[in-house]
Amino acid sequence: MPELPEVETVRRELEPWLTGRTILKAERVDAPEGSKYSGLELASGQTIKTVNRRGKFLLLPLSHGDELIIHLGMTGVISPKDPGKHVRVKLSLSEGENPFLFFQDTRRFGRFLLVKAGNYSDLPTLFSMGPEPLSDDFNPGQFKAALQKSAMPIKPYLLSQKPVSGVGNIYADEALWASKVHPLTPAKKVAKRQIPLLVQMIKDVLAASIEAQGTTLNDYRTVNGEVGAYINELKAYGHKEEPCPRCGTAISKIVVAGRGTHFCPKCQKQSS
DNA sequence: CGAGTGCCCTGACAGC
DNA sequence: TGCTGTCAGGGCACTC
Repeated sequence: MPELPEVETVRRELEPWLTGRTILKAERVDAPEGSKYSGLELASGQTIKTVNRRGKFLLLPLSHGDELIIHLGMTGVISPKDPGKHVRVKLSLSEGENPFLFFQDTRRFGRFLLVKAGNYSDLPTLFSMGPEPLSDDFNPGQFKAALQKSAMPIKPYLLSQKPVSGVGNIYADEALWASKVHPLTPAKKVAKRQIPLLVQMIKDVLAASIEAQGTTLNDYRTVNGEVGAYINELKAYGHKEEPCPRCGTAISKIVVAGRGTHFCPKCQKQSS
């Protein structure tokens, strides 16, 4: 499932490919008209200025004042080759290498739409998104203030994208494991001494995963069709009933706010 | 307005 | 073999 490291990996491949290319034609393929693809056709004739990323969203400012927004959802894959099945969007590009871009999205959770540049009012999560985790804007002082605002358990609060952007289910479990914070700890009750550690572990886990081109469980692929190798580095996620790498206790799996949640019941004590 | 719930969607897989 | 049921979850509409 694409989270920040996966989306950043894709962004790094898209940037040299798409920057300066003109979209000759933008079309929906096997995708209904609707808010997930709104205004897409209006990208036709516009030139891609660059490829940015905010949280899990790809942002492509265009020459005529619009911005193409791509979210990979759960199963979104961008490729220069026609994957044959579940293609939702096809872009035809101006002359150069790889003249077509295919957006494949098996489960249709993704988006590929156009807005006025910088106008994210129709995308509430992007609109009120927390700081980029790998920037200096995400630091213990800022994070402490953000945690004070919520009594939600820390895990779903991280998934809300509000205290920090880009963290999804896998990396939330990994960062909480690494910093020994129980996923059900109310955000405002995370121990003060653990806050700088949690900040650092979020940064470390995401940076290490970018190095490995992300985590492939099933569907995620890089633009070049490669899998993400970070799956081999996961300590808690997907390791139900296996020994905790730190203390040997069996990893627990519970459901928190509808999401599978893995943690070590011995290492990760709930603050009170 | 913050918080909680359920929905979208399809493929993989378990069980019979 | 083939059917049915369950699970996976990011973002958002909806509710209180």
